[in-house]
Amino acid sequence: MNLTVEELSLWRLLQRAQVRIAGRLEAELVEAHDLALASYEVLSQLAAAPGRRLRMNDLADRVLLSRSGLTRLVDRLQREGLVVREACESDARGLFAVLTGAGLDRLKEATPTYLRAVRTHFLDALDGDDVRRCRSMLAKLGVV
Amino acid sequence: MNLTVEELSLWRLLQRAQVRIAGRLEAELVEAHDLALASYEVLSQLAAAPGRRLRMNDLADRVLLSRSGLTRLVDRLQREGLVVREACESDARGLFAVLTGAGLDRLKEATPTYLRAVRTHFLDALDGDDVRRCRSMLAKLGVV
DNA sequence: GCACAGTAGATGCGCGCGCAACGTTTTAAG
DNA sequence: CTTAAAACGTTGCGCGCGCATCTACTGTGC
Repeated sequence: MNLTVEELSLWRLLQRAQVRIAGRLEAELVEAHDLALASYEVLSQLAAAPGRRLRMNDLADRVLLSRSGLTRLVDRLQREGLVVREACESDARGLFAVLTGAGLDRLKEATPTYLRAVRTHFLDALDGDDVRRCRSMLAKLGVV
Repeated sequence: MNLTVEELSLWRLLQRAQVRIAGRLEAELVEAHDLALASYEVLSQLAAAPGRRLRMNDLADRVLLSRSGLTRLVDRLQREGLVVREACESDARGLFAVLTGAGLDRLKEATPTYLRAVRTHFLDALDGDDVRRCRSMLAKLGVV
């Protein structure tokens, strides 16, 4: 089966959209809260996790970062007091990244900005049907 | 208007899909042709442009890179002989990035890999309706 | 009990990128 | 013509990331 030009350009357009939206989210978060998008994602994932903690490994997967990348990012967040590392009792190799009170505060501060930006730059352009269709496409793509 | 959890997670899923697909394209291009995705995009854009040349500025926009980022990328491609810089007669500030014969060869070599990867990791999962719907969504998002 | 592969996370290293600043050229205003 | 402002591309700089490697620990098989 051959690719039409339509189909081919679709991937580039998607990439373009993703980069543009991510750039805007990042810009607004940095501007308003001096918080990088990746940092926001970490705080957000931790806040949603039971015990506000996640193994470094799990966390890395969720925020689309390599293990080493996450190590440094958590270093930085820990330096800012937003996160701490705690040993894992059941596995002495493992560490939890744990959200601190300050981290939760910072997250709560930034969340309205994040939500507004996602709405403004992404969801507002779509109707309910688009959202459903998009979800189904993402499911087909295996991102679950 | 409030965001449902469904809607909220949509953006993260989209990001996930984009990162995953781009990663696979890049991996296959590097593996088979020692060519980074960004480099492929540059060669591809140049090949499609009239005279196989594009102003640095235009090119930067098309490949989603900052001006300085493109400067370095073109440096590398030029070092490899895939691209050359040529002065712009009508505007002495401007430079063209021009695809060389070797660059075109390299592009032709890599293109089947690229197309196959885009098909395998993206388009194969979608039907014609998805493609149309996706295009319409991207249009709504203003990526045109 | 002891080796041995596998896993978790940290670290050395290099690379690609963006930002801010710069020199050059063009354009606009007076 | 003169001067100011904007545009084009490059460069210095620092940062965040991934890969490969390392150490420490786990668990499997004998």
